[in-house]
Amino acid sequence: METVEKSTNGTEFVKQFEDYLKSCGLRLTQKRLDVLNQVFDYPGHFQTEDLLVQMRRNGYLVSRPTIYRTLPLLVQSGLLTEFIDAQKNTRYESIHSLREHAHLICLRCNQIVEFKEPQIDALQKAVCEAHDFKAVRFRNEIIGYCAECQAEIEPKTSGADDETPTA
Amino acid sequence: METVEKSTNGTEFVKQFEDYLKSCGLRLTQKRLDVLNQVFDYPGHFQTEDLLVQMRRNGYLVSRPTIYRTLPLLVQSGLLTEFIDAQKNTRYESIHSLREHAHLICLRCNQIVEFKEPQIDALQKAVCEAHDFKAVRFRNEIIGYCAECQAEIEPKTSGADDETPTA
DNA sequence: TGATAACTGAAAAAGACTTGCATCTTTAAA
DNA sequence: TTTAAAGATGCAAGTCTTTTTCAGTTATCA
Repeated sequence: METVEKSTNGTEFVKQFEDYLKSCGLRLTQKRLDVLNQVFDYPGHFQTEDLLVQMRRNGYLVSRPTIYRTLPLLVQSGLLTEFIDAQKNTRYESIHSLREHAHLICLRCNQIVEFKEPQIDALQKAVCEAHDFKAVRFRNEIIGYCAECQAEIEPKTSGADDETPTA
Repeated sequence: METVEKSTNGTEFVKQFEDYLKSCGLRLTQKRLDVLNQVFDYPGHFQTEDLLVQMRRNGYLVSRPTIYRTLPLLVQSGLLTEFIDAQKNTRYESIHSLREHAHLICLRCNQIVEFKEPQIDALQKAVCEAHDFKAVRFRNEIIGYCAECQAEIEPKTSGADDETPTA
């Protein structure tokens, strides 16, 4: 039995998670709390495996399947954001960082830069309304090369590298 | 040796693909042409496996690895668009349908609706410029429930209800 | 023509999840 | 408080998509 000291205990997040679980007839177990905890403790984006490593390092005993089973619950409960990176890996990020934002993902150094563009959010919402579509989440990613990497691959050959989709 | 009659032969697309390949020191082989051909022949979105099936059915002998190796080349050459659906499957679509568009993906019926929002495109480009980021492709997906499915799950509880379109 | 760089497919491997199942826990009823 | 039922968990095994290895084939060019 871990004694969880820092983290989310007693916060609105726990409440939100519990409410969601209850509404599904599921229970708020210690393991699930541990995962919630460590998710919010994680600095920035993470992949499932990253979280597993961090949890092991911090002394939590949670199996891989349990983490894999819990993260989607957190996503559904609205506490976690999920997105897919350029390598098709699922990445997560707890909502306490930013409510809605998108990502610039560098194909070369894998750096992920966040950006927020309220106008895009607004337009996406408008699209949903126009289609009578009820959004659960948005994916807005731009994949390409960051400034540094562009510089390093500068001496490119012919026009083949000028990819930027044209409007 | 197949006699390819309909398709892309001799079109600008072949030219574009060839140019790209050349710029990388690669060759425009018959297999690659076959793939290009069938990609443009495919109605709508497809997954790698779908294309393989279609090609086999149409009498093309191309191995899975070759298809897996060729599709990214087509994406890089700008002839194919790649995106990830709600189940994390990679889907493709040849550019002859729409230059730039995004997707509304229904979690329940898996229906994919396309939409085009030039303003979003413009904003994304602006973001790229602001970050000195060179985009290769954009992902713009809204995941949720289409109008029909919303109606069918109407008796909403606490939003917790139905989920996971069983794989 | 021959050397070199590419290409291809079969088989095996890798990687990221998922599932079956037996074993614990929790919940709520008796 | 005892228990049955519903859930939760971990291990091991399985799936599934995609990639790599490698040996044989083909195209290109000096």
